[in-house]
Amino acid sequence: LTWQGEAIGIRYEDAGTLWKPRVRLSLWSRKRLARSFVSGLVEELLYRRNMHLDLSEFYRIARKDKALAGCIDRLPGMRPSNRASLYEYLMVAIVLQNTSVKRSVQMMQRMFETYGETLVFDSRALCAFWRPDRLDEVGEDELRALKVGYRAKSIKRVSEAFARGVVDEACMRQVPLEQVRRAVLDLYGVGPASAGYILFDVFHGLGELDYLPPFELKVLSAVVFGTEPSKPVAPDRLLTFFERFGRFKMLAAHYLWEDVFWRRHEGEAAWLDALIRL
DNA sequence: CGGCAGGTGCGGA
DNA sequence: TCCGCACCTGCC
Repeated sequence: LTWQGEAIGIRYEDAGTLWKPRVRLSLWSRKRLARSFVSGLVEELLYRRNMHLDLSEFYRIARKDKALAGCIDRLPGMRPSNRASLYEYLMVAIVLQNTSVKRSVQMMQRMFETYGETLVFDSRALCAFWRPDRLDEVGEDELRALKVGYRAKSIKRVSEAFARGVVDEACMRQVPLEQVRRAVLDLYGVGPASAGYILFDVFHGLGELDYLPPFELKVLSAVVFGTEPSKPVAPDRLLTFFERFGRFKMLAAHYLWEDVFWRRHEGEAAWLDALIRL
């Protein structure tokens, strides 16, 4: 992670129990870190990882639904957790657009290799993001050579906006979500799908669900209504279903989503494989 | 080898 | 506001 221009290696360890959760944090850095730097970083991580989120109200509402109750039992305490800054998340969101997971991974990999910074710590090597101004100065054709396709234009334009300092993430956390939505939609290459992810993952808008892209529709329709993955219900029908979770609409969808992917990981829900095309 | 994939901007109705 | 269309690339 890059925080205030410093590249930091981070290890999280489970150091508690379900009822007394604790996370032990280890940090690696080139320079000795000031106490104030570390406390600022910890505060940021607490925010990004949604550590302060109290799920009890959501659980009270969601337990009324049988499918959600099952998810809560299997994933108690689970919360949306984001590791990226707004800028970094935007880079991922753009790379995910209108393509397969496999290609998104390739695009991200090539951008990390070319512009990222590899950090070796804790006996592993991980890549940190580049700074926005680094991509602001490269040509669109140079980016296209990394096989990102027409997304090169969005990557450049978003990087330019951040390099010019016209987007202030800290400030956006303080304003109403509708204002944040308009601000991110103003960025070139951000549409309803990307804005939805950002409002939920980056700005913790737990009720942000008013658009379902094709892949999400197929998976959630199968989970909620038991449809064939290739024959999902109409988006509006699914959106209506989630209305019952009120200000936790997207969190409910997130629970169903994480649960089915976790079950796939455990060898169940094999029908997902055909959809994913890794 | 055309169609399509975890969308979006744009022009025109 | 809504709709149709083009768009990089790689795999089926």
